Amino acid sequence: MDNVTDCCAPAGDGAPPDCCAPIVDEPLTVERAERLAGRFGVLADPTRLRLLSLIGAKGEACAACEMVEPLGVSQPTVSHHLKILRQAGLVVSEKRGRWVYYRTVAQRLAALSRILQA
Amino acid sequence: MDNVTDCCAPAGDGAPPDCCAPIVDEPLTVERAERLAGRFGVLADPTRLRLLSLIGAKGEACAACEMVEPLGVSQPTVSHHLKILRQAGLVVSEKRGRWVYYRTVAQRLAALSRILQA
DNA sequence: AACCTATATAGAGAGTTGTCTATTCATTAG
DNA sequence: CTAATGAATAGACAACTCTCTATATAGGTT
Repeated sequence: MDNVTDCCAPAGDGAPPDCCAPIVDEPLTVERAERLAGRFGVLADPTRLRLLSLIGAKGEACAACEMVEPLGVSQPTVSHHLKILRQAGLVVSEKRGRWVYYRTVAQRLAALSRILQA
Repeated sequence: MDNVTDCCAPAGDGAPPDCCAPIVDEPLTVERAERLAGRFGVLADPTRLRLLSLIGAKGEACAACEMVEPLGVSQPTVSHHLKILRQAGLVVSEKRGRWVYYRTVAQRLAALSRILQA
């Protein structure tokens, strides 16, 4: 069910977390720095960025049928990266017929965007 | 003289590059994906994020005297990471007296922020 | 029910990265 | 000039990551 728990995840208890404050506002704790580094690490791979971009541009894309060929990497590699994007909450997947379709999660990208605001 | 040439660098010839367009707007080329991945890779390390955050929060910080101790890593490690941040254009350095002071470059962070806008 | 076929997992190997110690460089202070 | 000190570099090693091939799983299709 895809891990989406983290800073800036939809806060279940209504409290808007200040954890989305820009990095440069106040010194990061070790824990938060590690968490954020992991999040940016997800974006630190060209293949994942291209997947994200492809899905975002199309609005929706299916794993093998629309992504393997244009990316020029093997099917397991695509699957691997989609899993990482899913676990980071940057995409969600939905199975329809025999294919799995992916969509980006705008809120999650926006959350990261906010963290970098100067 | 710190490498600051890249997408979203101050465009010398006045042409505002569309390269800062959000990732999800249209499929990334291989080249741009690699460039962006490198940029996010700079942010994918807890020590670098803490440095960036520390410098940003203080407005200015000197390498050894203000950063080595609070980060709890060795001086060469700090120097190494500051070099990476400098090469990415995320900080600039200035020598005053016998110390080197660092400041963040708001535009660069903002550029990355924009790229993630959904 | 049997067979496809899309997707996921396992495991391995190559390359990259972060950290350290040791050393060098550079510049200021005395 | 010499000594001291802040900063950068060099080299090594461990840990992580990305990719692949081979294989397993799942669930539509006929």
